Amino acid sequence: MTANTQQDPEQYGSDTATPADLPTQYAPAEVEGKLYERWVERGYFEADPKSGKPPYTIVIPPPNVTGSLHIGHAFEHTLIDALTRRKRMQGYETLWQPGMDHAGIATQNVVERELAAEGKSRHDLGRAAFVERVWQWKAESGGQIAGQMRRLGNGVAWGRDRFTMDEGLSRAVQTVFKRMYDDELIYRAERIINWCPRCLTAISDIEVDYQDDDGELVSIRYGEGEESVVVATTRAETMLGDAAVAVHPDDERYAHLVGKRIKLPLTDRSIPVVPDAHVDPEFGTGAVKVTPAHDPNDFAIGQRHGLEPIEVLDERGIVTVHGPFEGLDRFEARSTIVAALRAEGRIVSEKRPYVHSVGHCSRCKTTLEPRLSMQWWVKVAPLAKAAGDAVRDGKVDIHPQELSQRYFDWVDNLHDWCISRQLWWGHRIPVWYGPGGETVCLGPDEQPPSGEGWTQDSDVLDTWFSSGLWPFSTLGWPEKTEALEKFYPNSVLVTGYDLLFFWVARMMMFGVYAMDGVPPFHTIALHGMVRDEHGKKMSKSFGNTVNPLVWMDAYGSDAVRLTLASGANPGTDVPIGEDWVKASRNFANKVWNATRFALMNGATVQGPLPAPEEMTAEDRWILSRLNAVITETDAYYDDYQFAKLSDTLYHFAWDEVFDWYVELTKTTFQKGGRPAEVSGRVLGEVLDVLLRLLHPVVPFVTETLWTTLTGRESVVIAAWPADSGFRDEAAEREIGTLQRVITEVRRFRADQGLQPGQRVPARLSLDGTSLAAHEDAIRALLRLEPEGEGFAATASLPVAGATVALDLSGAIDFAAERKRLTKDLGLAEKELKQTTAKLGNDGFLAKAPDDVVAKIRTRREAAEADIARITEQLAGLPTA
RNA sequence: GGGCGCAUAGCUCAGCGGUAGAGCGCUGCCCUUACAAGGCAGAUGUCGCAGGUUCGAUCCCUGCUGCGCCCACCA
Repeated sequence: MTANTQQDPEQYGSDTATPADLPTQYAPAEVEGKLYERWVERGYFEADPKSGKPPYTIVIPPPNVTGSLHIGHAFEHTLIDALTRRKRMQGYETLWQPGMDHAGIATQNVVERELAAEGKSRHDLGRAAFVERVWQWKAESGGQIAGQMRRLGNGVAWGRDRFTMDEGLSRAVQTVFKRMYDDELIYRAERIINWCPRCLTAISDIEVDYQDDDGELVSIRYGEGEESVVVATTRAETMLGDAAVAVHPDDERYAHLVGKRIKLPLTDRSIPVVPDAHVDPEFGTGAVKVTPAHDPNDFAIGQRHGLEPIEVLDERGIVTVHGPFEGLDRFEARSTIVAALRAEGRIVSEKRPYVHSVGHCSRCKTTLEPRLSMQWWVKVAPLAKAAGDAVRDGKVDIHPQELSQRYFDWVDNLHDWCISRQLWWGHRIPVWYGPGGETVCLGPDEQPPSGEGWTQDSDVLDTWFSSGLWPFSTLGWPEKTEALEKFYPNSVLVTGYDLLFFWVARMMMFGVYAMDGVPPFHTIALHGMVRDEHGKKMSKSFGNTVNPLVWMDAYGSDAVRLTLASGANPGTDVPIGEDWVKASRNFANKVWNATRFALMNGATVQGPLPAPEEMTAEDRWILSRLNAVITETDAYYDDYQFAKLSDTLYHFAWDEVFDWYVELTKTTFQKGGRPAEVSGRVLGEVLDVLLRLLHPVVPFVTETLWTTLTGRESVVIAAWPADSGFRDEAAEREIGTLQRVITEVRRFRADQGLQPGQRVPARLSLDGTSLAAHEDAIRALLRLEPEGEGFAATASLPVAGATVALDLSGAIDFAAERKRLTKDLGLAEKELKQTTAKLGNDGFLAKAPDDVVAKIRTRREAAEADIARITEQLAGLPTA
């Protein structure tokens, strides 16, 4: 067995830099930018479709070109970058596909707000000029986003950068649209849709945000005398469009009215009373006003009873009915109409506060208006079935698995998807209408029939239509490109759980449809949302949002990345605060200084690793631990446990390598000779591997240190460490004992009030403890002088078979020592009592595993020994 | 109304049948020539409440309370 952990046996170069190249503090700002540009120039991040290596593909969830990136993007990018960097090191042909999303309605709104500030509207510019203006905005925003991604260190294939509205992706959109149109999966129909009176467009069901709003429920009497009925509503203005009153078919209270017509107040119309099972007789009066043109349920009732929808509001929510209310905004109309009804004595119970959930536009928060409208739809059922089955059949894994239930609930209950938007920024619907009412759908490169009078549909597609094609459109589809062949399906999709429906489900549907049933990824890894340091949701209105650039400037990109990765437990939200970023920066600095120290002491990666027989126990111990950590790290990576892997590496590096191994080797280095050479090589090895393990998460500091340490080109293309299988349990036990001895004596010293630097004469009895070889290290770490003339032990500490006798006659505080020993005695007695009780428990002995029983036996023996020892010490202590 | 999840140290969170853990914060001592962005040592918890299973429960089961998220509906 060998302790060599190198995956590739190639020798390192000899031009190892000197520690003089490294300043005493890590200054991220000075290295990060240069390193990134170098990586890009060398083409490390580009993906070669012709490569013989196995592919590893992740497409970026394309950021919206609505401005700049927020901390949530930095989080997502950190995870993706770490995954791809590791796979690249593992020898995969990795593609992190970059790109951005035109984000139809969101971006159009941003530019419209800009125009509004100039006192203009998009109509002042006209469609072509407005779209041109949005392209300008896109260039600006896109540049900012790309800059932020570079700062963060994202290893994306810039050579393959795409945009949802670039030529190729637009062809993909048109190709899919045409194919689905021909397959009758896309159709046009008039339905009640969610209409935003501010954005002036239809939106789909999932773009509706429901909020509880304070409303008022008013009860209104329709009809006269015997033939009257009371209905309740929060939207009195819609009564102008009422087409019926509905009651439950079995409701005897209204049986006499069914089939009759009653007078609609404030109008000269009368409306029928219809029986409909949708009505809940228990709710309110059991009678419902029916407004088919302005309510989805009412529309359904209307269809069942052949009622004509009566539109009373226009696209801006203004009343269009001739009469006293014409021209009023919907909210003005509501109060005005209630007042008018009251004047006529129609309000039978005063309006009362009523909290109910109301749909708002997810983009501009305006209260939505259900509206009857002609729109384009995707027939979702067959696609959703296939998308659901892909997960059910195990072709695609959703991680964490709990979220797959949500996915199924959604794809199994989908309504058809409204894909047309009355916007200007987006992919125009490729349908043309002829002068004689003809309709043709065009594929790419097809022209509308010649002749006068052909016009293209003025609507654009929902932005999620194009992003739904992202996993293959970015690879050149519909062309049969080499990239498509190599990199589809994608290996993993990394995105937030908030996009499960908006984006993930759509990609699944389009993927299985367009790519012959092959779903777009093997694994869907869903992460949570970044929250503030108190776990609160970040929002602009709350003022707790974070610009990642600010922290990157202050603490470095690595610090931001490490903080984000450390918080990433699968599927759960990630709190982040500045103090944590600082702590990560401290870690980067610690790694920096440890490496600096190592280089100053002759740590090297030159030559083969010495044989274990030549090594000290601490050498073998740290290599044993190192290999165990490699395996642990791999397991966490494969399970997307970023917090766990970050934590593991953080503690291994800081606690074990820096605080113990480096400290223990100091004495070896001081003495020099062959043991120092061996430890220098081991330390070089440990750092080499550790830096490679850390690189995917903290790429910059590791690159600087690793290239200095090894003299090689770049850790980006270094081999990912492999567990050599080297383990040395004896060494691990030995060093564990050593640590106990040192900690115990340190505690004693601290309890005695000794200054850390104060040197104390001591006699060490280490025979038979395996610690004999560590005497020098023990003395160095504990500041113990050799026992000189007149040595008189005043304290004797037996630890793990060893005894450390100290002459504290110059410094000791006997009263404090007595107090400490008394306390220890109490603890030991308690321990003895507990363990004795446990071992006297037959049930425990019968069922507990052997190792647990053995552990408790050992504990009892230790407690007995402690009691004896402490009692003896107390007895021997001079009374002050 | 349906579904999912959470309640552990002051804060943010791991752990999940066998003496409670981390980071930050806190206390004390130290500029011990890699690092004060550091070192060493230390304190802090009825593991939400009530039952149950078990030799043993923070961990499993049931109920309760509080909180969060998703979906649907709300005249």
